[in-house]
Order: sequence, then C-alpha cells, then structure tokens
Amino acid sequence: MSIAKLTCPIKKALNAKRERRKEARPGELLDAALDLFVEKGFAATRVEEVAARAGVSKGTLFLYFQSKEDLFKAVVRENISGRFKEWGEEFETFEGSSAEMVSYCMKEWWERVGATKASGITKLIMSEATNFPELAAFYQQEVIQPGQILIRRILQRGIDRKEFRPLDLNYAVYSLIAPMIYLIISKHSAGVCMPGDVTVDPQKYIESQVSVILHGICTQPSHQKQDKAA
Amino acid sequence: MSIAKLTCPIKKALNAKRERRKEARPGELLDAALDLFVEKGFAATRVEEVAARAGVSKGTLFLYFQSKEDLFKAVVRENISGRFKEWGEEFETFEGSSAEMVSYCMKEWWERVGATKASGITKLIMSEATNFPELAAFYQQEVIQPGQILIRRILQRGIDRKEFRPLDLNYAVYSLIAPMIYLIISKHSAGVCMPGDVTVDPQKYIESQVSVILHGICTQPSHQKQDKAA
DNA sequence: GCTATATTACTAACCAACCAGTCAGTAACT
DNA sequence: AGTTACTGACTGGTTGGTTAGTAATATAGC
Repeated sequence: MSIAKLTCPIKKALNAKRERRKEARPGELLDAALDLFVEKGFAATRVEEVAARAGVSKGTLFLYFQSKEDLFKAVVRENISGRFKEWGEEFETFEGSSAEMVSYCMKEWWERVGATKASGITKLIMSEATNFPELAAFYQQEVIQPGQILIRRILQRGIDRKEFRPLDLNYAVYSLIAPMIYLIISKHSAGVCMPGDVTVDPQKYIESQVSVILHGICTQPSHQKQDKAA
Repeated sequence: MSIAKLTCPIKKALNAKRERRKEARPGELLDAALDLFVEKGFAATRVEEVAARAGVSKGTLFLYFQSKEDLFKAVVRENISGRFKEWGEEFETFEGSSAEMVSYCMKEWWERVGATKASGITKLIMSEATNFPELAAFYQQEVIQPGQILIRRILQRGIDRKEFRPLDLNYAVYSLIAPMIYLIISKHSAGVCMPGDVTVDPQKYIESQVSVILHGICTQPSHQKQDKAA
C-alpha cells in the first residue's frame, strides 16, 4: 500500500550517504542515550532523538535494542555496573586509618562517579523509580546494594579497629550516603537545591561534610587529623 | 458540526446528577492534584485524572486553573508556602540550647513536613526541575530560599553562643539539609534508596543523623547531651 | 575487472495510543 | 427567561514501536 510515498527521490542529497557499520552502532547509540537520559530523564527522552544523535534512524535503534527500557538497562550496565569489583579490591589493600579511608573514598567517589555523567543516572532513578518500577528494581540490585555493602565494610573496619565509636550500621551508612546523593541531586537539578547566588564548590562541600562526619563518628580527635591542606 | 454526537441521551443514568458547587471545586481539585502529583510526578500526571478524582470533567478544571503549571503552583502555595512565618516565630521564642534546637527542628520537621504528602512535592521538584525550569524557579524562590535562611539562623545562633565550633555556613547548612532531603527521596522512591529487607525507621534515622551531626559541630560534648530517652 | 545475484544494515512512512487545552452546547440554579 | 457552572467531543500535536521497502556490501560467475 502507498508505494509511491515510500521513497522521496528528491531528498536531502547532501550527507545522505547511508553507511553500514554494524559494529559501531550499539556503542554510539549507548553514548547518545546516556547523554539524553541524563539531560532529560527517562520518560522525557525520545528514542527518535537518541537515534538522531547517534546518526541513525529510529528504526535502526530498535534493531539493536528491543525497547526503550532495554536501551536504558544497557546504558546502566555499560556505565555503572562492574565498577564495584575494582572498588572492593581497593578496599582490601588500603593502608591508612579508617578516617583517612572515609575521606579518601568520598573524594575519589566524587571524581570517578559524582562529577561524571554516570551520576545523572542515579538521579534519574531516584526521580522516576515510582513510574518505572522495573527499572528501579534493576538499579537497586545492580548498583545500590553493592554500594551499600561497600560502605558498611568501611564503617565496620573503623569500628573493629576502635577508630570509630560503636554505630548502628543500618543507620550510620546514611551519614555517608545522604550527603553524596544530595550533591548529585543538586548537580542535576538546575540549582533548585543550592541557590545560584552562593556558588557551592563540590570539593569544599565534601570536605565540610567529611569533617562533620568524622568529628561525629571518631572515638578520638586524633583519629581524624588527616589532610588539613587541600 | 456533528450535532448528533454531542449528547448521549442514554448516558449513565445513575449518579449522573450534575452539581454546581463553585466554592468547593478549587479546593477539591487542589486536593486531588496534590495526591496525583505526589504519586506520579508532574509530567506523568494527567489533568483529566485530576479532574476525575475531584469528581468533575477536564473542562471544569481549566475553568478554575489556566494551565497544568498554574494548577501546580496553586498546590505549592496551598500546601507549603506560608509555613515559614510560623517557623520563624518558633525560632525567636525557643529557649533551650542550640543542640536541642537542632534536634527539635529536625524531628518536628519530619512530623510536620517530611512525613506528610507535602514532602512529595519537594521530591517532585528535584526530579523534574530540569524539564520544567519555570516551576523550579518558582519553588526555589517560594520554598528553598526561606528554608535555607532559617537553617542558617539556627547554626549562627549556636556559633554566636559558642555552642557550635566556627563553621562555614555556606557549606554547613547542607549537613542538616542533605539527610532530610535524602529521607524524603527515599520515602518517595519505592525503596530504591533504602533496601527493602532492612526496614529503616525515619525517627531512628533522624536520631542517628542528629547524633553524628551534633558530635560533629558542637564545641563540647556537654552541649549535646540532650534527650537520650526517645 | 565487470556484471549479476544474494544478503542484510538501514530507512522512513505508518499506526495506535496518548494528552493539554478549547468550545459549542447543556442543565442547574436564580 | 436569563445567567452561568459544567460537560465531553474535538483539535492539534506527540511518541513508542512496526514494517515494507531501499541501498550498501559481499560473493559468484565470466
């Protein structure tokens, strides 16, 4: 039906070269999807726009990913999952005090995750969890749980060594998590969290948080006398 | 055009009584809108569903509110703005130590705001700020700024009285704000933030946070020796 | 090297469903 | 008989996903 319409012989003659690059397409689509998901969220991102940014048509996208949700999961796997193995290993080999460890982890986390596009995915999940429960469950299992386990191990180490006072880990983990998540939300919420007239520097923010937390959980002040110069 | 279709004489004869209640409509619509905005977010909420829950047709909603955004702003004004006057007055008349004040404020905030539907609006704004910049600006001005100012005053009071050590207020405010916002996000994110297998009690969460924070900012332990029994 | 044929990566028109906002028309009040 | 609160069909626009059809490449035969 409607054969005549199917091809537009006039067309944009320039750059209309149709390329075949089966290998490169998935990666390019994932890059484009990450950008757009972070920028606009899951629901508000149009698959056609993802395809356009990757330089292909919408049809091609559905050739490589079964659905929009499938595309999203692939983005998560590509950009976030799999980092925890590396972090766990770093935990094992860390040499300093537990206070130094907390400080180191929070600063490194910012550099390696918080400051990157990947953090936008975390914010997206918090935002749209209720509307897309399947994605939420996926992320919970793939990212949140491993992350919490790692943080518990750090605190447990400090308690075992008597560097931190006894803490209920079920709640104390959030003393580290909450400020980090808040920083992410701030970064991706167009200045709603932090007023634009007072510029907040992430590094200083983290230093301030770490300082309060360490004062709050260490047994002796001496334990947290690390880096004053930063 | 198409006059015949315009009325269906058969119709659902039962409960099809058309009522005229000009006074009650706006309030009922605002209640319904609050529920649905909190439950599904701004973009995902359908104005027709809001109207249906309020027991009127979509057309009636647009009789009372110019647009969906206008409806949202009305919800914010109805449920959140205007509380700060009352809070400011409480600040003036508070008698205890600043540590007690911090503890009192955070617990009261949970009861009066965090635990109510109103907190869903805060989460919604964080989530959709980038997609609806006008709403974000509105909320920033109407809610966030007054809130931050109040928190600064509390911390400044502690510093002035030498109960808290000297703090850079531009960053220290977030030691109080971040855990509260994180609690809100958790509450409205279908268990993504806090794993379902470990039940987290908001009261205990706040106690834990307050404990760490006060250990972290007080000059002497004696200053924060308030309520052990809770 | 050149043409014919087969394969498949890719495209874009299309569909069905959805939705904010409008307005001609209806019925409940005065 | 007039006023107006209220309705619901309609418009114009959007979007996830499908599929018939197109063109770039590979291979074979000469």
